[in-house]
Amino acid sequence: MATQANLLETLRDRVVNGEFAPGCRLKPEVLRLDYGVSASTLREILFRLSTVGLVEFQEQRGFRIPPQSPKLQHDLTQFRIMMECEGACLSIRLGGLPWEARLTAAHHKLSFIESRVQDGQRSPEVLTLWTTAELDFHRTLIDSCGSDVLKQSHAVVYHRFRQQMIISDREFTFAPENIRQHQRILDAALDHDEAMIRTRITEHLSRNLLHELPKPAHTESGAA
Amino acid sequence: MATQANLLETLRDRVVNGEFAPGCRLKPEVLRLDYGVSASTLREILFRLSTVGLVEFQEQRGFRIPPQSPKLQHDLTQFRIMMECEGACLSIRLGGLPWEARLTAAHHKLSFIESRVQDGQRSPEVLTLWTTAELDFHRTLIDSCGSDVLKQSHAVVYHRFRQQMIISDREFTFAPENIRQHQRILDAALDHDEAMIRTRITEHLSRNLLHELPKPAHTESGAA
DNA sequence: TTTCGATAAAATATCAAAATTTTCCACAGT
DNA sequence: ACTGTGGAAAATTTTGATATTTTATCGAAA
Repeated sequence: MATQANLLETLRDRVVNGEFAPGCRLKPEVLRLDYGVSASTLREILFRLSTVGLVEFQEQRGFRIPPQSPKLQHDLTQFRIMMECEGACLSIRLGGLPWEARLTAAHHKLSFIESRVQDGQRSPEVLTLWTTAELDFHRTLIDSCGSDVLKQSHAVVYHRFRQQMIISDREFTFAPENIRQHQRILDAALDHDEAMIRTRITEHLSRNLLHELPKPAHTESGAA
Repeated sequence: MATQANLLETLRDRVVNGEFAPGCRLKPEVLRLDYGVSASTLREILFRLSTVGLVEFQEQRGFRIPPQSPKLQHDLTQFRIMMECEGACLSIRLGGLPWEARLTAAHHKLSFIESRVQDGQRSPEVLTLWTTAELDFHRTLIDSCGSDVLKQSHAVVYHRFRQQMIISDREFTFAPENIRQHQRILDAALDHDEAMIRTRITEHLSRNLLHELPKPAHTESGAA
């Protein structure tokens, strides 16, 4: 049994999957009972989660689940749009056939699960499967971008994003239009159409924005 | 005296500013002597630095300074280009006069210090001043983008970037063309010319790339 | 009734030492 | 000379205990 990397992942999953209420305090002395480790060990892990924003830390007053925040949701969405657009376009240029195959496979799995959800299957198990498959699809989308930094950052932001979604939307982070949108993103990828994939990724994520993004504004170059 | 947030910043600065050789081990038992705290406290701080990539952590074998890596440098640069272009354009749209004033001020300070460096003043103190002013200029550039997530991520990546630069380029992260490039970025910002500022930010950071970035490729939309 | 302050309870931060794991080196066997 | 085993030394991880700070409680004064 591993007590380090494992525990980090376990607790991270609990934290992103909304097991604790927003604003809820996370006391090492309490959590230790779930795993049979000491409070100090848990403190270390909570610190690690806090530096990536999945847990809030305040000096002398411990750790908390971040509160629900529409503004933060908006920011996270905007950032995801930026990273996934960029990452997907780079993947189109660099990924080649192997990437297209992986993306198709990821979409196939996701698609299968989404149809079950669509049919009304909303058990926690199915929802978990969906979450995993959705992450895997979006991760594959940017997987061949060639930048480890981009992929790491995306992973962090994706987790924070899902945490906020689950907080605000208890049990119902799934929207039916997702099915079609995922399909259309896949199609654009297989067509190597970068402008199109940007449009569709943006469209897919936009429903989590508070307001329209400030538009590119295409300034005519050459002012005084 | 604060021993928590302060110590984190202090150690972060040491780690970023290349005080330890790349690959160098960071033993809590040794570092504790510098600050008169216990090993556990330092361990917590090192964990925090490790989750943002400024320190490497491996299970059962402690902490190290990340090794020098041209590929990582490239990735960090690419990511900075993406974030600063996006952040600067958003700032142009949202920042207004107050932002322009702050950016002008930040550039003025930076410019003053850069001319001293240009004149041959390369004492550690001046270099530190330059580092601070350079960060401040680039931070101000994206400061009015409206997204806290973008700003936080930029801060992290900027620190990792500088760490890599200092590692690879001991004492000489300053290039004379910087002066002109910073000026041209400021000009584009004051002109509200988004296309231009993208070009100039990219140009400014490009010398740290391993190779050209894959070009936008402007796919003609509408394939089969 | 409200406000303030002292005290008690709870929680956090820090520490030093025990327990575990890895690393290193000598030495025997092939 | 090379390989593999044994065990001692070093380093990491975990723990439980102590010190400090915050929070809650209660009673007295306004």
